[in-house]
Amino acid sequence: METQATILHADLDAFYASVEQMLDPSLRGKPVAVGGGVVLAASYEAKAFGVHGAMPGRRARELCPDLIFVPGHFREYQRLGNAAIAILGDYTPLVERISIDEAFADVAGCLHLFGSPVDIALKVRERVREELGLPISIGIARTKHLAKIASQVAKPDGLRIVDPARELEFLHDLPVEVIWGVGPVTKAKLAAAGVFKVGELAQMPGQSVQKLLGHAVGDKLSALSWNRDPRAIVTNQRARSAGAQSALGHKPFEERVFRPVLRHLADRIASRLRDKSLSGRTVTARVRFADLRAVTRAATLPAGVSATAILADIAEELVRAVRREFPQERTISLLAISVSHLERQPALQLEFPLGLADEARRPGARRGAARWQADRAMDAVRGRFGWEAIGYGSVVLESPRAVPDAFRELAERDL
DNA sequence: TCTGGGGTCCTAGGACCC
DNA sequence: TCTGGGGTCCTAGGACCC
Repeated sequence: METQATILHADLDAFYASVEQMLDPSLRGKPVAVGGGVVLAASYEAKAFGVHGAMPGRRARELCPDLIFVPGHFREYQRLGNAAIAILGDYTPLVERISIDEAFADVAGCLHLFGSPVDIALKVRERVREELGLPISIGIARTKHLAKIASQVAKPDGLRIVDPARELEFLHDLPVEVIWGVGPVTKAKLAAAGVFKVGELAQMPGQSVQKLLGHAVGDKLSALSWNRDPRAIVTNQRARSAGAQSALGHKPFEERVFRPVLRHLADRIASRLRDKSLSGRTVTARVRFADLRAVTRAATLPAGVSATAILADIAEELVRAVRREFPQERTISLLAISVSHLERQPALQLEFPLGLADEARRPGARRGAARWQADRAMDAVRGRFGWEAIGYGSVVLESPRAVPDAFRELAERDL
């Protein structure tokens, strides 16, 4: 018996920009960009001029002089994204959300209740349009990967089903970059080998594909063409790491610059971890120099950390090591901290082993338990009065942040 | 005035153990 | 004393995604 096409991939179109056009009718049909210094999202009208996310605002204005910048309604994005995914959830419990505006759903178990997958997709599209005022595209296929490709093909504001008997036919003339995991670098490698379409890729011997792209991408491609693509929906993914970063423009690579920034980043990450009773054993610091080359340094500890001060100390030590290693680098453009190897935090932590070399233990440093309790007290104040109500004195940043905090929060994955 | 911020996964090499 | 192989953990860099 042939497997049916029951996997849906639903994807809100140009999500942030569409929300802005929904909220303010005078923006409809016009090129709109959310952001200012940098474009966070662009409407289809703006995309037609070549404007896209992560583009400097100045460049966007050059490409599209009539571009309308709006600051963004980030709380609305969260609410409307949740609402759209909830509509999918009205039809099946098997929903796998992969970002604020995108989710897979398997409707195999509810066809007797709601009709065919196409019936369900039509209903979802209609309801998202009626109830939320937003366009959403849906792809339907036998596997997640194919459904995802189908929704991309369906955009904007469309529906596309891939007949299981005609999958290769569907893929044949599509450009290779529709494949999940094929980005600019892989696309260029394939182009150099004379491969531009999925059909051409399918004709390449498996060995040459692996040699060119490595095992992971090679396996993915052969799974796709041999119809062994996984289709299981995973409803509750836990994050494997938590991080934060800050672009600095151009700043001297000096202690007085990086110390307060690292404390701020550590504060953000550690409070998120504590909120979920998590800690992490591996701390990674990343330093990007003026020319955008970046180096990372990591330390894995015998026990997890979730205290702000300890995380900040470790990150500082790693960044100092980078500075010692690259004495000729005088300017940095970005700092980042990431914590991985996440584990459940014991209810009461008596002491935090620092784990890094003894140099991390400065004379007079407070014990881990004391730091952790101070953090918990601060978390409680923030819970009542807001995040900005209290903080480490040294954490106050003099430079305005490039991106609103509300946007950063949107991007955070549930831990 | 060269590019945001939050993530995932893969690869390759080295240390270390059995 | 020399040699080999496999497994695991860790680090650094990089591609990719939204």
